[in-house]
Amino acid sequence: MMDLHRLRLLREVHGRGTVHGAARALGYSPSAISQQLAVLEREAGTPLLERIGRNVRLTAAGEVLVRHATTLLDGVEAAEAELAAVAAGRVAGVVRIGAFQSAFIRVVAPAIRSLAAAHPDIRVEAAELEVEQAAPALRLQQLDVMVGDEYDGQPRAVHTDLRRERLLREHIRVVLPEDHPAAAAERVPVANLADLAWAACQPGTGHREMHVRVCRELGGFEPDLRYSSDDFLILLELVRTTGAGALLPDLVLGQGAPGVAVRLPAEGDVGRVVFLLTRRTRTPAVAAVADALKTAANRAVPDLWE
Amino acid sequence: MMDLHRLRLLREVHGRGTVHGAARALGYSPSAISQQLAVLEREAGTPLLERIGRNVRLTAAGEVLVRHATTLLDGVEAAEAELAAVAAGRVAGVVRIGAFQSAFIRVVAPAIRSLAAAHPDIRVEAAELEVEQAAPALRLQQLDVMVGDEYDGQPRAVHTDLRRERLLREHIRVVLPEDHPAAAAERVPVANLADLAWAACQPGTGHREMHVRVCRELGGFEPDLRYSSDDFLILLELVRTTGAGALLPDLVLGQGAPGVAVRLPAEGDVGRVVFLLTRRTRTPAVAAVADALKTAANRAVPDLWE
DNA sequence: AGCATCGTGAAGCTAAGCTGAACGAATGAT
DNA sequence: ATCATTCGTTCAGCTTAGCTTCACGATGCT
Repeated sequence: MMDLHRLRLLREVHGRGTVHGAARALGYSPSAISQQLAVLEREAGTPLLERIGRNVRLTAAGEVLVRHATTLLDGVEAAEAELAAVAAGRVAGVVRIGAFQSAFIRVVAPAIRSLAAAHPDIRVEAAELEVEQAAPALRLQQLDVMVGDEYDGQPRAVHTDLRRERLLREHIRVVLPEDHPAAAAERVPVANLADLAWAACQPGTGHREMHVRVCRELGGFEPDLRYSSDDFLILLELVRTTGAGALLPDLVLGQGAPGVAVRLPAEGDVGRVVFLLTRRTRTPAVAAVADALKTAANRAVPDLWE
Repeated sequence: MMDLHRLRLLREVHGRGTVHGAARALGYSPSAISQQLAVLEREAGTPLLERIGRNVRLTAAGEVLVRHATTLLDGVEAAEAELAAVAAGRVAGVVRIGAFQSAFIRVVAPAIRSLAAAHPDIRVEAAELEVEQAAPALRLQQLDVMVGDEYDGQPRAVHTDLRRERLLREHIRVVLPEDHPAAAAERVPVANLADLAWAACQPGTGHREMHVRVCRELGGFEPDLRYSSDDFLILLELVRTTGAGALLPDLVLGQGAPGVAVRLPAEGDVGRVVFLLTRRTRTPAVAAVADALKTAANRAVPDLWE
């Protein structure tokens, strides 16, 4: 099996361009380097260096190997750093989080902030991502934590080798232009909104499906879905500017949405559950991130937590 | 520096749960394993194993280390595989491509197909991505090739440490409902389309900017931008179903778009350049992918290639 | 031409890393 | 309860990987 020490020598020779330079930098004699590289070439079964004048240069195979060498050596460094942190009793590691937009802003971002203070040795990487893409990525170790959502009555299938934990449940609100007549009341009968133009997510999404279901079951009409975007903030903007209505969860509305009226539907309660997904076996770092997400979720909608 | 060989022993012990088992599996005496693990613990500065009954189990630190060990050992395996392929005169490696939607379908997908035949040792990973996100990802080695676009008159800044190569130039077409009166002529005067509702990408995107510019400069009017989506296929669908118009590049239209009329603007020529971005130093594998993308781009719009 | 500097090979030494035997601890059978 | 078995660890001893030193031929600068 390939030896890391030899790879380190190869990398040094690549970086300095000369065997003597590498030897000086690493505190060896040039002969030692030369011998080790000869062994490496024998193992590789192909020349890695070529003499160019009185110096050496890497061959194509050498370049390939040195590229892998740097990633491997970086990996060793990361391993040592994490090990040192763990040995000192701290929780460490790299954790990759995926989340949909509104959870990203209201839950993940605050969680990252508090994690930076509580667990400085955890490196958090986060990306906006849809739930559908998450399961394979989780299983392939490309992702460690996914924050997903699920509307009442539209449960998502979860693979048994993944662990699911509920973060919060929020209410779906009717968002209307401020001057809409129905906005006068505290709770708005959905049935009164049959003539409204609506903004919702693209067809095929959970939100769109929820929207249609709410209009049918609570309002008894087929909604005029005129504007589509998967970006909730754009939907909100569409309400403000075009006079359309929207059905948006609390997380999107945050502390308050200026320029629009936010009401609860009069006929019933529709909600959305936000949950997190991890692999069954959690490293301490992943567990710490999951905890941070839970407390951040609590703070995001404290009045809605049941 | 941490030694891979010792890590391999640790992983084996973790997998089998017993020192003897690991020794048998690897062809060593139990004593050898025990001694090496003792050295590893001394290097780590913390216990990695704990005796549990007459067996051993990894401590938390041991788990951390074994997790890194597996990724490192996998990396070594990948290095050896690529090296073997390169030594045999073939081009190998992992290449990650990013591309925007239409290029993804018309250029990247065919290129992947031909690469699978020409260079079976190249593993291509591809993701839909916007150009703006590409530059940092390229520099961080998270991405190897990006396929981006640029509308005439709206050049994109490119960092000097990245290499840019032109793939193709395509024309922007006026896409109308089939029954629209202006669709009768071969070339459509944009000025005649002032009353049309339009579908375009979200504000802030290059496409949106191009759309407004074309209407102003060629047509002399301010467009009624009624529908927005960053998904070109949705824009096309909006034309088909809502009777709106759109300005779409050739790649989106592909071989032909049923149910809509595709025309050139009468007043002038507007185009979009599709290019690829890589780091300045290309590995052979990246070079091969770049070549494949170029030929695929040629085939995608042969009549438009200048 | 002369000299410094390069990479490499041979000889020799140190220590890393293996084996095998011996030992205490834990488990299961009798 | 007791004995045999199996576990992990330790110690002595040996092999060899990997280092240094020295020597040599090749290359480039002055």
